[in-house]
Amino acid sequence: MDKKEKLLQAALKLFVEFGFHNTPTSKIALEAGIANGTLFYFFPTKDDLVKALYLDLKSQLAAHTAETIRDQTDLRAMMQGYYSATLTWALKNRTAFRFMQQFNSSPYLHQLAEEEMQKHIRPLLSLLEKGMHDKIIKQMDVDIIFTLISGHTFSINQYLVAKQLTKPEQDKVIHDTFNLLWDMIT
Amino acid sequence: MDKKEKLLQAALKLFVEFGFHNTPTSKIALEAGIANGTLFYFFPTKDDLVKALYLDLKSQLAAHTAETIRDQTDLRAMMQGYYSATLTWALKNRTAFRFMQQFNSSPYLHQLAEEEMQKHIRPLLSLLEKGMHDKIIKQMDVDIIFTLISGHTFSINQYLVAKQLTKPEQDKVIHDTFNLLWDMIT
DNA sequence: GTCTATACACCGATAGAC
DNA sequence: GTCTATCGGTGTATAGAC
Repeated sequence: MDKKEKLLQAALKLFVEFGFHNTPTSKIALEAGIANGTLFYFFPTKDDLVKALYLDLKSQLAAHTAETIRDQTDLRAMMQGYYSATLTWALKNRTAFRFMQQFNSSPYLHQLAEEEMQKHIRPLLSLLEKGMHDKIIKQMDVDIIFTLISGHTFSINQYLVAKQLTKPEQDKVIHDTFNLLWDMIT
Repeated sequence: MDKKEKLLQAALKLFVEFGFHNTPTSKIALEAGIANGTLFYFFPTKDDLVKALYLDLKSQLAAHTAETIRDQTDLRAMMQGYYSATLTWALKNRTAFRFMQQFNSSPYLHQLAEEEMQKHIRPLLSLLEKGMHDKIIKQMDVDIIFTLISGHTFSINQYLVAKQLTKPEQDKVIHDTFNLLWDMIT
């Protein structure tokens, strides 16, 4: 693993534990086993590091969901793939998901270009539009449907993280709550 | 308005714009029209100010929802009251709601006593348990139902804030999405 | 590319007068 | 209670050697 990767990993761990602030760059470098000044060779400012980390994790998640639904053609199966892929990724990468939440509701978010924000949600939006056109999904503003799905996913993740469930129990929750969601939007 | 109130208000405004960090106490005092040192007379530390602000806003919201559903007896009407009261409060107090989101997904949250966290959600939880006992609400873990309601409310707020809707349009969205929610949990 | 050493600005908190 | 003045600690970022 190269030093850049090490820095991102160290930053993630510390940011989630202490917050963006209360995490000096010196601690990040220390945790990564890298000299203080070297951090600024890879990331010109601390803000750049924070944003790079966010974008990196977002790409990882997107890659994982895309991979999961690759072979699906049916809309319901695709949506379910999206849903469970997101949740299993979130469970496997809890600190990553927590960091993304934290970032999402911070003023940092507005520092990112609109384009970079849209890039990863575009596929899901297209899926919804198609489903609506085919009269499978309720005829509502597609943004409402989208926001409902996000909120649902987000909150079930909170639940799964809070409870200590076995893998089969987790799968059952994911399965059952997807049905609730699907019934709501169709 | 007393100085303490002025400080809370100034802090709210600046925290939402710049984040907890990137908002020095000096700026807060300046915005409140109060001397730097005086801030520490009211709040021993900056953290105390942050936490006090959160608790204060949470109480305001709770008071508003409680007031709204006071005369309701029917479960559905009470739930709808809760839902729309929360959303209208959030729309009227956007910065307040944004701050609470920010706080909720920050490490600060863990510094608050469990008791203080539970205090305001207890009434809603009781309502749900009663509804489940009366077989109105689906027989699931009550925490799932609760988290679903929170997530739903949260995400519809995001939607309402993002879109620029007229009051009647807002009311329609709130009405329609409550029906979706209610159908999902009953 | 990576390190050490350090500049220097900034901020939370205190002291003490009124 | 409120102000002014200030200190000590800390953190981002740079300089410069290797």
